[in-house]
Amino acid sequence: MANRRASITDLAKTLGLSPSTISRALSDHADVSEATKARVRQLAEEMHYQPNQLAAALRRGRSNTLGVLVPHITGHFFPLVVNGIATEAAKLGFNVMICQSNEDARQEQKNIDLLMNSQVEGILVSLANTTQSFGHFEAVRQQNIPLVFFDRMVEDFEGSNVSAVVIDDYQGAYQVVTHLIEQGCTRIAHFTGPLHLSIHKNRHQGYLDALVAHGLPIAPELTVHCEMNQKGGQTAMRQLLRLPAAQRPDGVFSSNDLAAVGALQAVKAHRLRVPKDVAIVGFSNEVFTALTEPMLSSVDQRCEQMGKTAVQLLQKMLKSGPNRVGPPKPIVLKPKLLVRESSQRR
Amino acid sequence: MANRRASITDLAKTLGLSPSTISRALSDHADVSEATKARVRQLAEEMHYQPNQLAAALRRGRSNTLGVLVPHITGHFFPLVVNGIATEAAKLGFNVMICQSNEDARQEQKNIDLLMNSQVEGILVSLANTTQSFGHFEAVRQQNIPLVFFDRMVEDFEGSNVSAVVIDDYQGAYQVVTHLIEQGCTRIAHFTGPLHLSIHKNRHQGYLDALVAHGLPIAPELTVHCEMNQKGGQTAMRQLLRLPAAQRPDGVFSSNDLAAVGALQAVKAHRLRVPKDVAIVGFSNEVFTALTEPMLSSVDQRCEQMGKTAVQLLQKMLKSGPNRVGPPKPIVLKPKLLVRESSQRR
DNA sequence: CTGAAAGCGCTAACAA
DNA sequence: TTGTTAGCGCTTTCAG
Repeated sequence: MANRRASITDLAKTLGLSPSTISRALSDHADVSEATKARVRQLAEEMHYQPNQLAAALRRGRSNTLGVLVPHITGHFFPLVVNGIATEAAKLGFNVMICQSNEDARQEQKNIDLLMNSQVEGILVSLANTTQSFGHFEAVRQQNIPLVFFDRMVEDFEGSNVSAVVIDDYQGAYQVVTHLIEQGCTRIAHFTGPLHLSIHKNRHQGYLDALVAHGLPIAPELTVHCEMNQKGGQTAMRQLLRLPAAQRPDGVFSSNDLAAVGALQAVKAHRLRVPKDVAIVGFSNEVFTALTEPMLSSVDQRCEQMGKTAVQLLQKMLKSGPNRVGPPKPIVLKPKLLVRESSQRR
Repeated sequence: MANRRASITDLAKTLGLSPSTISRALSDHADVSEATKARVRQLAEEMHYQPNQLAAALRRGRSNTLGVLVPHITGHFFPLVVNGIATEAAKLGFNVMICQSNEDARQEQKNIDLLMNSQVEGILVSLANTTQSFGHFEAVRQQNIPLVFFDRMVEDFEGSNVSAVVIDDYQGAYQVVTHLIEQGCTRIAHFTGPLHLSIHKNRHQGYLDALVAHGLPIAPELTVHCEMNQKGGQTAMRQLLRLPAAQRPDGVFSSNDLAAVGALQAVKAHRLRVPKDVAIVGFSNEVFTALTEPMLSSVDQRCEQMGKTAVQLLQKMLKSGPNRVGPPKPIVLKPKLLVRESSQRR
């Protein structure tokens, strides 16, 4: 009943061989005769032998495992990134250990420790938004464990073994606004969340710069700070629709998709048409953007690509060893504008 | 540069103590003087000591880790369940190792092996839908590693150390239909996917039984097999709306939310009102159900609860040891009907 | 081609 | 209260 697992020693005894031979046979070492390998493999099968990775990792000093730490594992974005990470890691022969910080700096700390204790060979992390100090990454740096930030990074983190991959929010916003202008919009509103968050700050800047680049004026009343959810979008849109006709926007770029849906609903409730009277574009390419009527244009953040790139980066660092000094230059992914019905005017 | 991690032995040497004392001090063993503990802890801090869990686990024969295997880590359902699992596991002091099978039986096999090799103390798994044979669980059973299936289980898996937690799809469907009847619907249609999948089979049966229980006739033309996505729902609904007025449904229960959205759109396109002319209810409580107009009623599957329950079950098995024989009686969670606008008639 | 022996870092008898 | 010792299961020199 208390079925102890078969070990190499067990196999060795049963076959009258030494543990070393068994070990070599199982890892298909060239120095072992085919005959022996065959016997070993067969017995291993029969005895349901399972190698003990803990022991192997301890002995080798390499765990073959990567650690992943995300703020949460629900929602739209992170599961996709994690999927990209897991897929690429598997391809490269790594196992993956996934933790979530629940957006809490304390837990982030704990999880980093956990990953280190688990002897991961590298860590991929997206910061909790409450994280203000970075002491818990000190140990990672000290021990020279490769660290890749993705999406949310420490801006001024110095280290020879640190890297990052982020999405170019500015560029995404710039593309959106350029697109809206090409569709004939001349008064483009922007819904934004708190500007101390870099995603909103960068998207807002992209919005402003694109307007300027195309010779359009910047109308302060068209930048609306609102709750970035459906209700907030509705409220913000209603407010804009109350403006005198000449000041009313004919295009909306929302910093996220939920608020864009709210805007869409408000416009429809106002008996105006989307995209004819008001064109709307969101950000993130959430699942539901394909379900609205009209379907919502949005910006795809290439989540899987981000995960994949992050792992490749880590792999490179693992291979080449530490060699850089100073803060990392993050790899910046170009987002992809997806034009759907809500902003397509011809 | 090649910073080896500080070990217990290192601490011992530095302090002129034995490794065992260090070990005990670090784990706050009662037999160590407070003075010593303080010294040890301080040095550990200074040297950035990180315990090597691999070594500890190897020595103790307990890894303190649970394995989780899901078909995929994207979408709506599984991330929430995994979240429930991770949260509860953390509460009970377990680490969690998460794998995905990508709905592929081969990968499932590999992942099970991986988890076993990693010496997990228990495994939580939701089957890939291509899984037909269960040989890869043989090893798990052999070694008496507690196994908990969630959501998708092996119906006739016998074992003293196996358990399961599932959602009562039948009950959920029954609730939906009863609700629709209470709202005054008398001709209720059902959109279903392939009936060889138990989720659809059970929901369909719940639909039929609820009709019978309330004395309503079963109209075969009202069970529509369709692609369970938005397009499929639209097509199915249009087809139903072409029926002669007397045969047309005044209520729709869709086996998932996507098709329900499609139905909603088709009804609106037909200039009929929801819920007045046709009431609609979906299944799964996807995020977007709260974004439609009117908001879509649906059935919440208590994903987090499922994860939590699964872990608790595992914990119980771990504590009590194997004691049952024969196939497990799964724990069945009651789903929760969420009545929103699309089916609320007063 | 195979075996003997050492040791990865930690814990837990047992001894002092 | 602390130290000694042995060993978890595996890999890897080094010697046959």
